[in-house]
Amino acid sequence: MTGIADVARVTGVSMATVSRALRGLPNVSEDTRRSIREAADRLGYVPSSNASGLATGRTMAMGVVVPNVSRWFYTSVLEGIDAELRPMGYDTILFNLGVRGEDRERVFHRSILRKRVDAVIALCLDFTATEREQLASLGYPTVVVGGPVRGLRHIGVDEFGVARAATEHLIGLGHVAIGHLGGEEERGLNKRVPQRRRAGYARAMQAAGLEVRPEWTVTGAFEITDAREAALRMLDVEQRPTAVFAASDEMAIGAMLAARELGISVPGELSVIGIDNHPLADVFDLTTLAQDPYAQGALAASMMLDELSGAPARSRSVTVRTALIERGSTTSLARAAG
Amino acid sequence: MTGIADVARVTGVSMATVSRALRGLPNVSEDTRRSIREAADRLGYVPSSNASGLATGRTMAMGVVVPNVSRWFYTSVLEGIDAELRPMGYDTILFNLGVRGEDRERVFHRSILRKRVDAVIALCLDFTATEREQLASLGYPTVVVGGPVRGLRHIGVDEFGVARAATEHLIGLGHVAIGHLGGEEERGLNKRVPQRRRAGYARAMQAAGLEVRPEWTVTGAFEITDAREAALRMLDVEQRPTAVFAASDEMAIGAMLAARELGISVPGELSVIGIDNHPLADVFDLTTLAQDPYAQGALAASMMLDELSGAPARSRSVTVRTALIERGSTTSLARAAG
DNA sequence: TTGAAAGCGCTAACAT
DNA sequence: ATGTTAGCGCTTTCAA
Repeated sequence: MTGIADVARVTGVSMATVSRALRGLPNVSEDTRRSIREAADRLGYVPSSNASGLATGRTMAMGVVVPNVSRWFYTSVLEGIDAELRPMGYDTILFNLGVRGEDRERVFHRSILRKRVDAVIALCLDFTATEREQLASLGYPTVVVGGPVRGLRHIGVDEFGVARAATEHLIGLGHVAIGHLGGEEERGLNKRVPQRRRAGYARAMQAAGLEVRPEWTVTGAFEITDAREAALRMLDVEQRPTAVFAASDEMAIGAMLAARELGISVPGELSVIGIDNHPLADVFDLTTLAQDPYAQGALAASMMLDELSGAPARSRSVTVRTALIERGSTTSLARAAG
Repeated sequence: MTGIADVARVTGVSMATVSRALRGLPNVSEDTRRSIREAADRLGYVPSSNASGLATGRTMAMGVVVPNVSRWFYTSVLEGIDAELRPMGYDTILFNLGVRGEDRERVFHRSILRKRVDAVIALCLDFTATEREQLASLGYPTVVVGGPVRGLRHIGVDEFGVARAATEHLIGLGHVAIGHLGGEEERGLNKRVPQRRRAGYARAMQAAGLEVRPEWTVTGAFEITDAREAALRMLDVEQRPTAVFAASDEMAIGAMLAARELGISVPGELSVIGIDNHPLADVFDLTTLAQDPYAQGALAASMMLDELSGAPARSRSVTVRTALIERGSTTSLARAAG
């Protein structure tokens, strides 16, 4: 394994000069730099990140904690983070908590806390008080993407507002019998996301003087398959809603599949609206409130990088915009009836 | 930042003993160990992975190179890898090549090759000769998951065989007009996967004396949305096939969506078979040849771990099994016609 | 512009 | 069972 000393020996300069030359620092003559670069290439020298990390105190790695990597939202944020990080020479260390969070304790103690990363970005997680303390005491810049978390700043949409807007869109179309397909409050995940969305729905209904019927407010996981089953329960009854607001596009698509199976036409007999603008929303002609998780991830990453390079930490959370995209899955009650 | 020296001082023992105690090595009395553990906890001591990595020569990190994290196959493999690694104290460093592979060069030079990882698992990648040399010269154990790659062992299904089996299933049902929705040969990715699957299809057709019509062999990306468009092209014609073999379930679902849009009933007028057993295959009642990417990832990870712990490197590739899962998207031509 | 040398925080012989 | 000490490979003063 060729090290910096080998390059130095071959080039006939000191290790210090090699180090400077290779990192593009000033005060190295162009000639020296060139010959050092060439020798390094020829010898196949690659610096050890452990050694430089130990010397500088920087790991050049970002810890990203994700509940899983099967939902579109998480993977999109992840790609946004990685894309922002890579050009800066930062690596992404993925901490997957696992479906049931089995690995959570392990992730925290053995890994994140091993000074392996310079900063931590967490996706839709809720932290325990202890976990927050540990993060804080290690001095890691930390930010959460997707959903407000107490004690930590976050980047995300206005969960309440977006849900309210979605519901109001249906109300604006004349619907009065509106159901809500809500996300599950998973253990360890940020419960406030499904909660705030449900609350936004309820507020919109209430503000319009509409009845929130318990049997029309069902809960499923945030995925297509589970949402489909939940929707089957909601829709396969005598009195069903004429419109459904789903807490995510994946859930909305699950609802559309359920409707199709039950012979309920969308939007003829049922309007469906979601949140996200998932790639499949277009294929399914789904009306939705679009958000951009890739951009949220990129923003989170650049915030962390800024702070690592000495910028003052801005403790404020960032609320990103959403936009209504009207497609064919919603229609006015009048038109549907007619 | 409290270090091992602080713990040693507080406990009144040497750094070596602290190191031993905390890593669970033998030759430390239970009393000492207990008091050391306690002091470490109290002081909030966390070891520096850089320092220990530098001292041991082990990074306790696995590099995982992925084309992207938006396809089910990749994320499933990733979860399998991570699940296997985590209990062993290994972290997963994610190298996302980016949609168009923009970051490929950067990943190779700046990151993987920085001795940041102990081994490398690559997903469905093709390596250039130079890249292989670099990996080899650094002495990283390496394995590819998903698709044969020249010069490296791999873990994956028999691409040719599984495609042939899928096609033969359709033939066995009496179909003669069988189309193939093939995967795209993306730059930098393992082209042999789509190629071998196409070849398996062609062989099955040929062996049965059936005609492979060029206009029935279309190519799309491995995703639902693109596959849907490709399928629209294939199916929206006068003479269309009565069955389609898609190179993945995501593509098969794209085909089913396209069929639905064109008013072609599945399986009444069109049988569809895929490969994968994607979670949505069940929802869409899709016949498929199941594979288990999670297990493939776990296997890859444990192979790497074994070799890192001194086991002899087994250079042989591993072919994993697939299983036909018959669902409602395929039916015999006779029944469909009748 | 370049070099010498002292760490960074830990592990692993080797002693005791 | 525990302590001493010499690195691991780099960066970074401080000198020259």
